[in-house]
Amino acid sequence: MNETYQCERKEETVYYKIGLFSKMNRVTIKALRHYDEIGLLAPAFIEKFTGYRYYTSEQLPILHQILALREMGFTLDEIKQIQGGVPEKELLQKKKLEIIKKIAADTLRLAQVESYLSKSEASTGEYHIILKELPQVIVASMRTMIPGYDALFHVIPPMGAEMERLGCVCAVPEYCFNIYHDGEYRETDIDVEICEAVTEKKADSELLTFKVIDCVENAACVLHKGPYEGFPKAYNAVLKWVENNGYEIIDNPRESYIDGLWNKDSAEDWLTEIQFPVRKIC
Amino acid sequence: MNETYQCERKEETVYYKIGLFSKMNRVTIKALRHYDEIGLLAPAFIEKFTGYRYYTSEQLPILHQILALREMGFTLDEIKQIQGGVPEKELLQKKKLEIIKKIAADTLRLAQVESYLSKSEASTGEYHIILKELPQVIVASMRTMIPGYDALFHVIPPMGAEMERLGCVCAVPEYCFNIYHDGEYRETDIDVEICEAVTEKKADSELLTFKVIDCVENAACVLHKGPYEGFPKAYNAVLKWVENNGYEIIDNPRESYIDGLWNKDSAEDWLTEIQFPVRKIC
DNA sequence: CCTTGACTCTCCCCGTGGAGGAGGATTTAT
DNA sequence: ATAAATCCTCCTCCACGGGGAGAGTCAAGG
Repeated sequence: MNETYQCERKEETVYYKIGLFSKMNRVTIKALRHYDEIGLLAPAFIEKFTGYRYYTSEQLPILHQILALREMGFTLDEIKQIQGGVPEKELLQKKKLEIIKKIAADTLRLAQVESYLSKSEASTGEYHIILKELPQVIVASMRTMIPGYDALFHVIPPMGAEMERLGCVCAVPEYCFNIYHDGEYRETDIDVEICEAVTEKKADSELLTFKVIDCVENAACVLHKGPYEGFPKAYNAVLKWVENNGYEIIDNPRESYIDGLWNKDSAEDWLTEIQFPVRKIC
Repeated sequence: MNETYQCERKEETVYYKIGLFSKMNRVTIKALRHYDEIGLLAPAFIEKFTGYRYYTSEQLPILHQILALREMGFTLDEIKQIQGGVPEKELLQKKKLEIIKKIAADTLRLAQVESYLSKSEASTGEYHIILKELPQVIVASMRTMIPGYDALFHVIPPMGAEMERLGCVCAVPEYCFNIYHDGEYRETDIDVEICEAVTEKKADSELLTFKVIDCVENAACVLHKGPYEGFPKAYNAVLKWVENNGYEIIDNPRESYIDGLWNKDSAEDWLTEIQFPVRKIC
């Protein structure tokens, strides 16, 4: 069909087939069909027999609005709501907050990634820090001063015996951990509290105290695999993470013993989780 | 089943059912099953008859790695690659760039949303700016000085007649636009070039010149519906958008006439697109 | 008039990272 | 023994289309 000259234009409406309409507006054919399907933008006219979609200039403003809103991050559903009469302003405000939140989250993740990058440069330690909640537990606790870490092995057997004598039943999952009450890391004269989660309180004995340890909302945790000599590196990794991700430590760290001498022959298979109660710095 | 006391732990491995394992690590059962399905983290053991999944402490480090990487924004597929031996560092670098790009994009969208908010406060104009490419076109062009905008209607009919005389065929989709060569908006003595896209060049005549107009990579475009008096508001909206979104104008704007006097009786139905060639400020 | 190539149609599967639920089997506790 | 909790598989769903199959349509050239 020959085109009309400008001076001869008639009042007839021009119909565009989907391909042309898509090229005119930098939008894919698939998208146009999708918008038709979900009732966001129907063509001006659909031929019954062929099913061809025909668009006119009347669709242009609507399409432009859709594209503009989509670019701003609105979902098609939200765009539909706006067209349905929901005030644009409210949704814009909401979207604004949403984007701000997303940027904040991404900034945090960026910090995490960078922290991992710098860490893997500094030490090949493959530590993965995760944040989790520590549940409230009832524990049998024994707080004592020990001359060094080796002494731990000497104090634990009597504790187990005492628990058995009192009829303690361990909680499930098993949760046995030490809390170090010294403000800092030290190798001698350590003030340690050994805790084992149990199902119910018993009467305190000379050796054991029973108490409820509150739930900790957020703890930065790292699993350490291997012998205990490697702990300092794991501690370091957590501390660095806490620093890099805008948290602060709000309580003494725990060492939770998962696998050890008692069930794994090779020290390489021992598994310990270090847990630091933390709080986000606002 | 009664629990064992600490001092009585045997070398048997402890198996956790999925629910317990999920509670221990703040991960949903659904997610664990999903990881099993996609081969990311298989349980230590699956009972043949019941299909129950049993996990051990051996799964812990893997799970922690998954959770840590997921938190950083890695997709499960990427995590799988890392476990498959792809060096973590590369992916971390890549992810870092990705996040930076995402933050940049979000920041831009935030600016857009805010620009819309401020605009809708200032003027109720419902303009939707979109970015698109303007294709390369062959045009019949007539550049002239006119005393005012009303004069446009007097110069266009002769132009159409001349095009017909030269045997011009209009391009499809039709693309008829004015370029304003004045550096600024003015109401009198306007230097305007009227262009109409055609399928091929003809010999220049006294009135008409034929030329190729290059493709414009990015143009900020806005549709204006209604009579031409409303143009300034539309121009304003584009200019504001360009300013707010970190673009700069790199060429004269075009007014593309879509619907007008020639095919719509009511001026309220007239449709014009204003197109500003722009470039992103780096 | 016929062919060719460009367009269009509908229908179905794919991906992300699981969430939600149905329906049925198993285990644990009372 | 029975009830409650837990587990299983299988299904659908979310947003936004991309990719492709198979078939029908349209315009131009020979």
